[in-house]
Amino acid sequence: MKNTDTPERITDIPSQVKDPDLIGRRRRQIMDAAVRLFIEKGFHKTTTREIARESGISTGLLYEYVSSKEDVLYLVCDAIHAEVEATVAEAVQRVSEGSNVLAAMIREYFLVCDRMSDHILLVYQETKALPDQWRRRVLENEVKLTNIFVSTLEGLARSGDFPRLPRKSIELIAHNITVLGHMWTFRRWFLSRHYSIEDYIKRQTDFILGKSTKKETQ
Amino acid sequence: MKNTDTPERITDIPSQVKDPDLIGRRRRQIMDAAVRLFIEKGFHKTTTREIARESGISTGLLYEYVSSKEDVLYLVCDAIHAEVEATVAEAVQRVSEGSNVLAAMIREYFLVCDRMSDHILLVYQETKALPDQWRRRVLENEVKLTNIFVSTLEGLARSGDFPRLPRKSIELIAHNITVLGHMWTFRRWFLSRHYSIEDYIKRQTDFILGKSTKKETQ
DNA sequence: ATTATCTATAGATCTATAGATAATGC
DNA sequence: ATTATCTATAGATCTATAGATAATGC
Repeated sequence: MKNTDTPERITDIPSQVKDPDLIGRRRRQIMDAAVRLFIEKGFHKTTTREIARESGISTGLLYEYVSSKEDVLYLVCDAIHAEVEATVAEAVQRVSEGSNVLAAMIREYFLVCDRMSDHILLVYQETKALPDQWRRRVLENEVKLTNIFVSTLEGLARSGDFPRLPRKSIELIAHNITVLGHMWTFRRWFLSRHYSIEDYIKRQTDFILGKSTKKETQ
Repeated sequence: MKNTDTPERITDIPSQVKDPDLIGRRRRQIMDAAVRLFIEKGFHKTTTREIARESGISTGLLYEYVSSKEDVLYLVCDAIHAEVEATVAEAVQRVSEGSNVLAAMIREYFLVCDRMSDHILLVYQETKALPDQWRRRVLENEVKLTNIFVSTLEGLARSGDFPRLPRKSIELIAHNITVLGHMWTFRRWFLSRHYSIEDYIKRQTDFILGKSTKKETQ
């Protein structure tokens, strides 16, 4: 993950420690260590001892900042989502002036997926291990990301740069774009042998825009 | 899973027990129990004791038929794949005579995904827990399934029912079809609130065929 | 005699906490 | 005095196996 100095998000995870600034720094240490371990060995095979050691703190102290191992996973998933969403939101802004907005947006998003491949894959694989309430939040984050694409597509439809489809079709296409980005993360072991990320982006953009499959004269 | 009486596939998992028929029956018991538990609680939170108990055998006996808990997971993943692939292969045959072959094939495949939702999701979530060699096999199974779609698309391209695209684009579209089926399984919690499976199939078919996104007059 | 099965547990963890110690700020 | 930190471990598992028993087939 980028070492962004994002202001602390609200996480609802209580800490025994009072100093909010310290909480922020320690939790970042913990997340940085944990994300590495989780990617390498998976959540269940990573021990709390390892997380503490890799964070440079004692096991005891770890439990002053979180109340369970699942807390750590939630912190990690939430931070990953925040970074993806922030990057995409920024890219949507930046790109919304040019021509071919949709293609540009797809490109930016897919590049984020490429850069954060391991992290996105981690969320896919370990969300199930979260306690109910947090799993639901992580899943809702996926919807939030998708909704960014929904808005963009609707904007384009209004300005005539995208077909005026029923709301439900637009929504589904937004989901498709999201998931085709994720596909690069969970089929990467295969796809990257045959496609560069730029090649992937190009072909998928054609697919999404219907350029490849629609018969020439209907 | 369907209680198919498929002949025993070769699995390379050794057993202390000699009678091949008995191995087949016991392993089916084990897989049926394990798949339920894994879906409910996940692989890591399921204990070998529980698998044995649910299978109606003792913990000791379990280890006469597999040599580790991971073996059970592999058996399960392999059986799930076999069933999906068999169903799809059968459907491709059955459907290849009619008109609109591609749409029919997508429909059949998506219906399998709907029916085996939990199982397919399980494979997604737990593949990482497998020992290297077996994980690779499970991943290659995903490619095998995709290749069924590649063949179909190439057949259609030859007969003029599908655009003659470069091999690489065809391959990628096959991956897309596979993954958009899987998307129904891992976003089901959201999608099924808004789309029936038939509605999903219809809209996704239009999307894949480029009917929704391609501008009317290019 | 051989094969299949069960019972009981060794051995190896791992999470989370209690209680002791060090650092900080009034 | 209060807050942050560490050390050491209680308590609770869980996997895999050793050794005893039951069933089977010559």
